[in-house]
Amino acid sequence: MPNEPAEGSSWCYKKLSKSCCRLTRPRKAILDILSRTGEHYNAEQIYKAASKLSPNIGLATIYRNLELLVSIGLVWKFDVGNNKTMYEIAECRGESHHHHLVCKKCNSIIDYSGSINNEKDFMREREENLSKKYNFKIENHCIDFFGVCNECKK
Amino acid sequence: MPNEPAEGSSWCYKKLSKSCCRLTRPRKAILDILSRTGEHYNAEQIYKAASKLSPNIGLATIYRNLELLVSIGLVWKFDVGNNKTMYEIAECRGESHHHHLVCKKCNSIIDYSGSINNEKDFMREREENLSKKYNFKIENHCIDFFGVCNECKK
DNA sequence: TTTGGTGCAAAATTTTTGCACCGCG
DNA sequence: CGCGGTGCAAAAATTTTGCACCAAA
Repeated sequence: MPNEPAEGSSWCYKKLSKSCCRLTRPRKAILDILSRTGEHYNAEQIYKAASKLSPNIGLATIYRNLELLVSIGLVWKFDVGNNKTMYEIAECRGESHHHHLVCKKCNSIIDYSGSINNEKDFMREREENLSKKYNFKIENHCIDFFGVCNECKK
Repeated sequence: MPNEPAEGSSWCYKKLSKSCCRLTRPRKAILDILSRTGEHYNAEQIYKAASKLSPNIGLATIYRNLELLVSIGLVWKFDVGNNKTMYEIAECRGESHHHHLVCKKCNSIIDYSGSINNEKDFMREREENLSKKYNFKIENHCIDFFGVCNECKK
């Protein structure tokens, strides 16, 4: 079974078909890779990993599908300033991430759970305020902290 | 006087010389452009505007200097997912921005002041928490909200 | 069966690098 | 006047597009 779905990918499949998108081998591969750990990857990394699950897959297909998955809200796209577009699954075990500690020295990224303390409540209230003030429909947010990681401080 | 400094650029000049970087015509141009409005621009936009202040300037010089200015903390670099790296002045009139409402439809970006409500205090506390928890020296942060702007909702 | 989706290759975009020359401190 | 900085051009890296063929529903 070379393409066994990762735990938690199945609801993605459902959302995909709801959006009238076919569940193809490349899409399965991409979703499984991103769901497996909930971590962020760039297109090249996904391409390499996907090649194992879906041989002869093209890099263009990766880009096209990532864009698609982003547009239907299954995948989150971000960039922390080193010109590498990163992708991560929108929700992993009911928890959305998109909160990062980014090291300016080594470019490493630490995901931290947004549930810490009262951040969730704060952001929800914040979103309500801004929505009204700017007449803007807010669907998502990200928070990035930049600095120097433990390793690089040494 | 084809290269008159924008109001508020002068302290940038000082920081530049403190960092042992020469105050050259291209650097002046870049800082003045970014300081003028405090808005974000991509490299191409800065290049075009800078060409007026510093004729024959090269795009490579723009990139090299933006990278330099980012590294010494005068300029802030970010990307909101459309593969266009954006740059904005780190501080404008004592206020740092880096808080954006990003429209997924038209890619427009609204800067909003981070001083609204209690956001500043909240973020400061948040930074302290995370610094300790992850042993990470936090120097800066950004918050982006994604959704649909007023225009695109129509 | 019938579109939507794919792989491949070529093109477009964005960013970086090499190098001789210039000019700021 | 020496070295940091520049402009130019060429290269590298990343992303998008065109098109014939394939395969999910």
